[in-house]
Amino acid sequence: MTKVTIRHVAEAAGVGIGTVSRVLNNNANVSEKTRQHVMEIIGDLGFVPNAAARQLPRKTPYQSIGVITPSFFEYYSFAERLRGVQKALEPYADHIDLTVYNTRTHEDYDERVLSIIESSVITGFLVIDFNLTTPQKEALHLQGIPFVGSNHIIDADDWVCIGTNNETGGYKATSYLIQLGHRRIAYLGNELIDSIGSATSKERYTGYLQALHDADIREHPDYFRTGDLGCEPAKILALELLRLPQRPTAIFAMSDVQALGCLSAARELGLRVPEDVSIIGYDDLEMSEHIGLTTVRQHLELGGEMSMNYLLQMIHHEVPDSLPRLPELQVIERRTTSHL
Amino acid sequence: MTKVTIRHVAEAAGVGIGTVSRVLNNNANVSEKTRQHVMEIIGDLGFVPNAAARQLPRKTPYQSIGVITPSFFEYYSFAERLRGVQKALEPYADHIDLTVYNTRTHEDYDERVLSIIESSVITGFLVIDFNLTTPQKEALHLQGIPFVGSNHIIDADDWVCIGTNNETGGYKATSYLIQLGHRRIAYLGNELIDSIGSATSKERYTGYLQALHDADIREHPDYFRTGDLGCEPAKILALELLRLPQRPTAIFAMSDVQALGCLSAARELGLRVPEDVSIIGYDDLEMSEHIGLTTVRQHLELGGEMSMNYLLQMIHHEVPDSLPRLPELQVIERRTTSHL
DNA sequence: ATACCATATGGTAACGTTACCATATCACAT
DNA sequence: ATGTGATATGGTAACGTTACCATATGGTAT
Repeated sequence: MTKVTIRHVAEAAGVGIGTVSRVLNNNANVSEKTRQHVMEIIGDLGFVPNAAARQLPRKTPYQSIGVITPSFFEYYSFAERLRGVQKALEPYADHIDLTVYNTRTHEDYDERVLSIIESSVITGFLVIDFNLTTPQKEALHLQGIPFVGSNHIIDADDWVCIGTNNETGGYKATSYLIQLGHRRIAYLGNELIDSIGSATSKERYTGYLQALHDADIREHPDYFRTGDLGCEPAKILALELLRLPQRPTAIFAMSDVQALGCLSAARELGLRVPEDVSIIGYDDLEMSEHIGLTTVRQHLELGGEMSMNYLLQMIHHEVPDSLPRLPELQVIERRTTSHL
Repeated sequence: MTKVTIRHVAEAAGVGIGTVSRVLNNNANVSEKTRQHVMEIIGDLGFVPNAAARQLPRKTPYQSIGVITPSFFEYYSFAERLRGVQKALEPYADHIDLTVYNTRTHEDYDERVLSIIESSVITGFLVIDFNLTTPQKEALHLQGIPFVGSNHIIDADDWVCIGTNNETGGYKATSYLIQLGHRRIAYLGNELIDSIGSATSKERYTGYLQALHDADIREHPDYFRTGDLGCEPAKILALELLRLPQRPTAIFAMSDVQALGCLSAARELGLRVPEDVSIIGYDDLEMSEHIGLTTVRQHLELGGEMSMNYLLQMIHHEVPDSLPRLPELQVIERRTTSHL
């Protein structure tokens, strides 16, 4: 089955290729009779226009901004961050698309991302919760493709990432619990060294450790659990924690989704929240306010918007002198935490 | 600022265009000295390779599947449906991308979608919670671009949509409440005639009315509220309902996100759920199990997966004889509903 | 009939890259 | 010096469409 082109269609229909092109583009100057006939031939031959070839001669080229993200793709926090991304992109929606890549099952994520970059049709990349490797960054620079991270604050001179400091967030969440009188505080999060380049859990855990240390609380190896993202995996981990002979009096979950799993676990064991156990999350998702979850607000939507705006500025060669900054991380006190 | 092409780079660097191309593609047969030099020139001139031109001469063309969706884009249900979409797409992830379009602020959504279709670089479309117009469908047929809906069951011969029957779902939710003894049952959902082509709310409302009718319950105009999607807008509507002189004893929210807003409203008014008011949602999101929300399970993730699989089959000309079917809609009884 | 304008149609020259063949250059063994 | 194989480079022909100019065709007023 060889490729069918516009030329084959023209020949089969007994018309010029210009006419076929006009039919494809809904151009007015085609007689109804010809249009019908050409459409029929298109159907018969199974002609599918070549996308790249269509774009090439056009004045305004097709543009798409790529979003690269690890497994968190399908989670609520991603959806909320994407609200902001979409908002920033709205003024350009008529000629800039959004292409989403994720890397979940690719152990060879390094190669995968490289191939995305190289083969790509992409104007710019937004890198969500993900750290690019040096070869990846070099490839992007080489191709002249601008890219911005959206996640945490980094100290690197080869790329820009807009976000908050996860270590600070972990520190604030933990300090808040300590300040409430808790000393048996567990950490529940994703695997620390994520196989796909996200260090978020590790950073928040580092902040947690620092806060314990500053309060002279010894780290307890039992009070540390990591697993997959999601309510259910977190619930299982939380059940382990809460069944411990000497159970923690507070849990710091590194995401609101996981905190919800903790709530669910406590309920299953007949423990009251916050009387028997305090739970703090991280993200401040839309749902969290309505659940009454104490959490660390990190302005996901705003962060997405700011990152995308910065990327758009890079694309238009209008990068501001100073990096935009998100508001300070802040513990939002609600109903899942209380004094010991 | 005229366009910089590979030719300008070659000239400025004093090399052939072949060499520049080799540098861009990381081809081995370029001396380190030349590579350095060319890269420098690329930087100086601000050369950005043209994506379409790169694709055109390549053997395996770039492919992308487009997802069209209305405002619900950034909501949890979309994220969950996308899990399934992503899952189905995984085997093809190395050469098929996912491009997401949404139509939120476009009152002229008709034109917008048409222009997406026409200008597009898209291999196939997944149409989520959205009804295409006749011109849109014709344009797709004309371009030979396959498309599948993912939302509800339809009875149309010009396209396929995989999903469940929203009317049935609305009926089941409402009947369930009636069966618990409720008669003052409110409906809370999105605007009925969505300006962007989604009839979901209307369909579920129709099922609601039918259930009331079958149980000889008269529809009460006060017990009907619609607004924007999201927890907060739903909360405001729910506050109105629950402050009514004769408040409803049960609320059917057409999505779990909105049901969560109802929960939050009840709490704010000091009403106990389910003792003072029963609340049922729709979707069965991952969070709903952990919140304990009674809801209608519609298998969002599986639906996304099945739709995408069907689309992939269309693209590969391997359409099955019969349409795949989702499991029956089912009320999942949890802790937010009880006997009157 | 003739001139004229609007509408239809044909066909070639781009579009900016990669593929590929031809050729130059280089290091090294003879 | 000369030959040889590996490596590096140059340049032209695609790739499949759209843009656009040239030209045909048809209808209408003179």
